[in-house]
Amino acid sequence: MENVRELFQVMTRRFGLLNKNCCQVGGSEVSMVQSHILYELLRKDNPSMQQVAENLGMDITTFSRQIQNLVKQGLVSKSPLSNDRRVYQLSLTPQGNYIAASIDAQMNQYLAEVFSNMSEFEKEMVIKSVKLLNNAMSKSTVCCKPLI
Amino acid sequence: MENVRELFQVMTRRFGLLNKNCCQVGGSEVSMVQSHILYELLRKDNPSMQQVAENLGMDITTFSRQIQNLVKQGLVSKSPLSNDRRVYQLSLTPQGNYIAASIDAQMNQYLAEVFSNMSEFEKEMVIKSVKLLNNAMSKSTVCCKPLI
DNA sequence: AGAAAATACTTGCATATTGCAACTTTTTTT
DNA sequence: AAAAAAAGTTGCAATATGCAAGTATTTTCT
Repeated sequence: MENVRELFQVMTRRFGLLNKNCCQVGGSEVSMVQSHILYELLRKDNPSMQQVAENLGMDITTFSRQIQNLVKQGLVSKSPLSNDRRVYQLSLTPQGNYIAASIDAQMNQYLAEVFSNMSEFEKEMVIKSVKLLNNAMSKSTVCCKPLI
Repeated sequence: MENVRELFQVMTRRFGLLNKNCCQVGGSEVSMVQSHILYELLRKDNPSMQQVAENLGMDITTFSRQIQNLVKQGLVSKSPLSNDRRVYQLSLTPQGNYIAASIDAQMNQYLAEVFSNMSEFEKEMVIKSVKLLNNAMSKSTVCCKPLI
């Protein structure tokens, strides 16, 4: 059998590079980590700090500081939950939303370009495979905790 | 159509977490970046600094320092090329080789566990898809330079 | 009700990582 | 023989990281 790890290692590295490309929108310069955070906030509805940090597999203290920066940059807003004032709800500001959406659009465009190098059939297969893989990894006992 | 980026983002994140798990072998603690470097050295035959740095998409100065650490830790050896003494050939020491091979084995074991959650047919499809994807990304004009 | 424990998040601190600019050394070009 | 190029290395300043210990709030336990 072929070396499976090799395949995945290369793929992951490539995808990492792809992601790196996406991190400058207009004037703003966004780090890779910040881009991941914005991505989460774009999809989740007013999550707490812990929820997002856990989803990203980040240490909560590092995350806390990253959020402080994003708030300072005017991309994220943080407001205490009225029920439980220990918890902060995170959301994107309009500017943060614009940037996150731009990055998302750019990534999708890049992916479309990648897929343009395959047939429609292959594309369907690849997408199906990634879904399968995500599903299988989520079931794994050994890997990928903290779970997404 | 489903959100393709979402799928890839999640997959990449999970694979990143998977990789993180692999970075302690026996007593030695190896960082993620170091593990990527060891991986390259395990496969390539006496590459130069630039070659590896480029393959990994790393800045050469950062790479230089990472190699210094690995040499200090006794995992990598660095010897000037006789033809051209500007160039250094990199290779794994026996201990470095042991660690790189251990990480590789562990990763392959993790992957096997992930694949155990699918049918043989699905597994074949997924592997084929990753190959396709790597191939398509290598053809892309927009992404993934420095090329691997 | 009131003390103790738990939870959510933040800060101190020490360490590691990063990348640009400028450097050394060696080789190639002119 | 001088100039340019190439391969690596350092200075430095900015940033990221994670553990331990902190604050503030809520829950649990008598």
